[in-house]
Amino acid sequence: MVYGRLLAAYGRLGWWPGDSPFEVCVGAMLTQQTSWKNVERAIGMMKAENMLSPNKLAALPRENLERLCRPTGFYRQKSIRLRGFCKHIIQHHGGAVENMLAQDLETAREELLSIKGIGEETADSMLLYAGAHPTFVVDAYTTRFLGRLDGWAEKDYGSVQKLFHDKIPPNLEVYREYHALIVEHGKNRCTKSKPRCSGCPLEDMCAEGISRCGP
DNA sequence: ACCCAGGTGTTTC
DNA sequence: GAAACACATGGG
Repeated sequence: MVYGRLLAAYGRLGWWPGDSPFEVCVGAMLTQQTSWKNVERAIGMMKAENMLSPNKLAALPRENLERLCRPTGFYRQKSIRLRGFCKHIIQHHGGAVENMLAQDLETAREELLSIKGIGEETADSMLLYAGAHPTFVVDAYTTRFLGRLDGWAEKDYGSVQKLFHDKIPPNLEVYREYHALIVEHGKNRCTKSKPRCSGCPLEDMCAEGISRCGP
């Protein structure tokens, strides 16, 4: 059992950190192609300035919102898209992201995907960690992780997600923790600068062998 | 100096 | 449709 072995190796990670559904959503947008450390800085600034709400962020002048997004990179894009997300919440859900997420999974997912800057992974992250919907989050680590175990058959987002949905009964705790464990495990993989990983808990079931687990 | 990070949208063959 | 590109700061 892969999940059990990852859990035993890395422990419970308790994703996603955040004090409110909205904070989780902001984090989901800001962490795109960006380390979580940088996201913590940005969210820290937003909290320090008491700006962490759809109404406050949407009302901020462009320069100020860009300054708050700067640590996470792509800050011009992200500030525009974050503003668009906030405006959508204000316009369609009275400024409360909880209202959007309270809809059924498919409805909320479609709506999220219609917002510029929210793709499948970001939408599923919001649904799973902010909205308590049992949908599996697929990211670059997940695709690599699965590929390493099954011989690198190429799969798109939907087919990878379907595989997890078919294999694992929907359960919030498990879906949340499994995704976190895959990311944590993925960070530990081999790269060019680190050609060998150490103490991989899945070493014996890697399809291409431990020396070939890089990207 | 180089590579990587919890992607997404647009442009181009 | 796939593939290539732009977006940008911060850490190892």
